[in-house]
Amino acid sequence: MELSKTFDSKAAEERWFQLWIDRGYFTADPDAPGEPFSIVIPPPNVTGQLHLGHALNVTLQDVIVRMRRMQGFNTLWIPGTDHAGIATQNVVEREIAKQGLTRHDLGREKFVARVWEWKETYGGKILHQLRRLGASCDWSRERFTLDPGLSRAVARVFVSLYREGLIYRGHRMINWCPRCETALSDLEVDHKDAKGSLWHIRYPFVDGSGSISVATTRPETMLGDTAVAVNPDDERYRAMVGKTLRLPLAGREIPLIADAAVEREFGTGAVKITPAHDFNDFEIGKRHQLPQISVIDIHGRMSDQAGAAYAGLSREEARKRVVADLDAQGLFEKVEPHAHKLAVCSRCDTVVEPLISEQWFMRMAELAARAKEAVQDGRTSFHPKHWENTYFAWLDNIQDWCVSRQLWWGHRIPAYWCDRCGGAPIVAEERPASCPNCGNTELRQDEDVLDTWFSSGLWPFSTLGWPDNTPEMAKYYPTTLLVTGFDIIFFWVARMMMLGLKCAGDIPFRDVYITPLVRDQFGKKMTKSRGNVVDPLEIMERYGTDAVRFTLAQLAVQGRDLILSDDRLAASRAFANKIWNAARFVMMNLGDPPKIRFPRAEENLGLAERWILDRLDEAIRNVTRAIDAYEFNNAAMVVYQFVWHEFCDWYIELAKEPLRAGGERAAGARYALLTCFDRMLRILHPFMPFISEELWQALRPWFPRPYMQVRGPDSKAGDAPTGRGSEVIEWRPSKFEHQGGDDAEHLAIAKWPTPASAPRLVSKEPIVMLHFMEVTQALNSVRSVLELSPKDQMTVFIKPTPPSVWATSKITEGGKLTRLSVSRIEKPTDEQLQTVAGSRPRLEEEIPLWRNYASTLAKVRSLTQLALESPRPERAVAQTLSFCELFVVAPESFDFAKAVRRLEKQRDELVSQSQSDQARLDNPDFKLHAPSEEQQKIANRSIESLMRVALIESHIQSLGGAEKSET
RNA sequence: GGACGCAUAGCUCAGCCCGGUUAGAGCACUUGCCUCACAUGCAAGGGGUCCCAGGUUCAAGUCCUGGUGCGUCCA
Repeated sequence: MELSKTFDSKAAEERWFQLWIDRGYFTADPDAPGEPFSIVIPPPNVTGQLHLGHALNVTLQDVIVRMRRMQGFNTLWIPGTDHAGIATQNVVEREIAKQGLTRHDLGREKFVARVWEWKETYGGKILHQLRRLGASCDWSRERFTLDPGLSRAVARVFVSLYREGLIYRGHRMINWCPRCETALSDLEVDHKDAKGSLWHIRYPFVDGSGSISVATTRPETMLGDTAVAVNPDDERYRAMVGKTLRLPLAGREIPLIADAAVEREFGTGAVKITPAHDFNDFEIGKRHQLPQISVIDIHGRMSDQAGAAYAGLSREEARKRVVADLDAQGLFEKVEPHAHKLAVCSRCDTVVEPLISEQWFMRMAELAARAKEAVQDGRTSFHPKHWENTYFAWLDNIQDWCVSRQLWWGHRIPAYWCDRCGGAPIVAEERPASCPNCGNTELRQDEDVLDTWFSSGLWPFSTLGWPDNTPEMAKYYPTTLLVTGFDIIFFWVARMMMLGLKCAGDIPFRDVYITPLVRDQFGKKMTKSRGNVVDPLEIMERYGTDAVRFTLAQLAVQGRDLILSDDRLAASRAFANKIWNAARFVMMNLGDPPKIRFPRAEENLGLAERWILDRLDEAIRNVTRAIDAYEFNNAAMVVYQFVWHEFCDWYIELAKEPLRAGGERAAGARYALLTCFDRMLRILHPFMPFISEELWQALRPWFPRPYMQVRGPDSKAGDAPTGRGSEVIEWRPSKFEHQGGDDAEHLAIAKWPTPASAPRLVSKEPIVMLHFMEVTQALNSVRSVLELSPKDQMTVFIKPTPPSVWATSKITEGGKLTRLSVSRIEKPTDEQLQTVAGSRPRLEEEIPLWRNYASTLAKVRSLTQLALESPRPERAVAQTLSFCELFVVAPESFDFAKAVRRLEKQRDELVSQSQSDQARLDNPDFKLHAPSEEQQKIANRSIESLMRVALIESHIQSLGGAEKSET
């Protein structure tokens, strides 16, 4: 049995995802056992296309959901989409505009039907794209914010908040988008830097006593002015306050008032007050009981109140006309360039117009206070924690939320008006049969729909069937985790917190993980206008989905931007290839799959086998801990390091020797290879679900199965096999099969591994293993210096380093330390001895343990131990380690000058190290304050480097001699 | 205007919360290898005044203060 030479990612992706779905592995069952782990997907816009933000978000959710599922949690991950009011309506409006139609041509009913049609055809495309990413959502529970159930939740919340007085109707100033023709919440307005102008206009006093100059960025609004204001402390104007001005062009008389909100430094210090078209002026107007004159209408055109000369003009046209007319009357003073912020619609970039309008509002103060509390007392926590500041800052400065939108696509407000008696609206979940006041049956439902975020705010519980007491609500609410971007902490996270606490009676989620923002390779935000958007589907096509997922997880550093580059993706693809080939090696060496497979006891395993199994356990511990802590990058690195740099680099190489040797040692190696690979694939699975499943299935015929049905004289179903005379006839299906059973049919539901309770390497074995690795690396390094080909076998001598202490003396020139001289102390004190000898194994004990491994890995022909006092062997290049010295016999042609340069470099590094150590040790304060372990450590290290310096020094000298004798 | 974040190898970033190895990774670069899992690879290397200036400390990339530069959010 052999795997193909390369991994076909596309085939694996198609094969396994469909199978997982068909088997219902991701389908949640609230009645099943297991601690709940629930998560709701941030619902993408139904019009949306998959972008990297989604890909990252979904990958991270999938990583943790898959691990929790394997750990036996009762997992639920709900997918779905958001109806996205303005965005979707805009899409369909553009669509019908191609036929020259507007939504008004169609009428509300037909237009909404048209949007639904569009939604059924193209909407939810993004969910199919999420499937391609491998998202292990419970796809049978897909939800849409306009679904009947979710709509019922919306109506229920609206009605009950209205009855409590938390939702009210108000006549207030709101942000209005003249293009979308709807009100917007504060959050839907962006503030852009703009190069505008500051116009200075003269307003004459009615009494003919001259004029006052006002500065404005919006001259066209002067038609709606009802006052001019100055700061009460402004000496320049104090005497004039209370006088009356004649408003140019309009001819109205308006007062000059004083208000502390006026900045003296702005323009002339006198500002025109237009209470109907400016948020500040609205407030000032209220304080001074000024009339509100709306001169701009909902289409962004000048209204009749602006006067016959201007009515019907656009805001831009009106501005030009007003300035020209003022100029003609000699009232226009000057215009200067002025940088200011322009408020624009976050959807369409149109300049928003502050308008006074009748809208529905949600009272926020109380809800916000409770939402804040829940995070302060830790019922909900943010990861990384610093995002809590952002959350608090917004809640602290919260304004009431304008929830009505003048759109057609969305949840229509459940309020009904009686035009006959004109009374207060009737707010009810169902259309009332008649007006309770006058009995009129011709009730008119409010035209407006709710802000999209109103329904999104209910998402964590409306998707679970709220307001009904469903088993899902009981089992899975509050949800465990929310994974989202920081850009919607206000829009969404905070509102879910407020509404969850208010409506569902508890926090919506315990943890909020804020993902980094995906940027391009130049660190720029990906936007359509920049044209730097990377299509995840395209890179999945090129690199394989597993590689894309792994890359995203690896880059998901806490609280930072995430920069995606082709190099990273290529590295992940190489990683997939590496794993694939490691599997090929394993399979080639396992022999035929056994007919009967029962667990092998971990007895008589070799040093290397026990080492790699220990390392694997460490990796399991670390990856589990990292995912638990939402440190996805660390988790991915742990898997990567283990697979590549421990399993492949070391263990596969180590296994080759026992595999060749055969017998019990080969059996041990096969056991370790198989066991490692099985568990490795399990911890890899959350990151790379497809390749891991593919390989796990390939290796499955070798895996031991703890439960199997056997036919034997006395056996009953479920008996462990005797291994003798039994014949497997069928697997006994484990009752845990779908909840992460160890003998699961597929990796997606296999059990998450747990490390052994104790390490397998005991006593000095870990050090022996470390020494072997150091020796191997040192020999490879020498091989490179000697310019030996990888095929050449080396003749190696090994010698212990002296287990004694060395005294040092400093040689200084001009007060500056130039080098250290080392000499041996013949009678060291006990303390001195202890600093060096430690608990190091004796060379003659440890060499037999790794001789064969080293011979294979470093291509050693012969390894001979030398006595401590032996001279350097003829023509040998030395390499000094902390515990031994290695000598490799050089070929005839070798130029020893190279070896000398290398030794000198090593010596210089050690000298500089020991100098800094010495400096610390010589500092009396160090001895006084530093912890004793630290002092011991530095002392040991210092003595060790000095010892090595002395040894290297002697080699340099003798090599120098060798060079001379040869020339 | 207010607030927050960042600055470490050529590039992209870990490490900093909780001070103590010779500061790491991936990619890129140099050299040698198609060694029977893998050239999407193997082996060996080069490369860092940890932004600047002070301070605290026996000890600072890590903690504190100020500065510079970049970025983001809110008004």
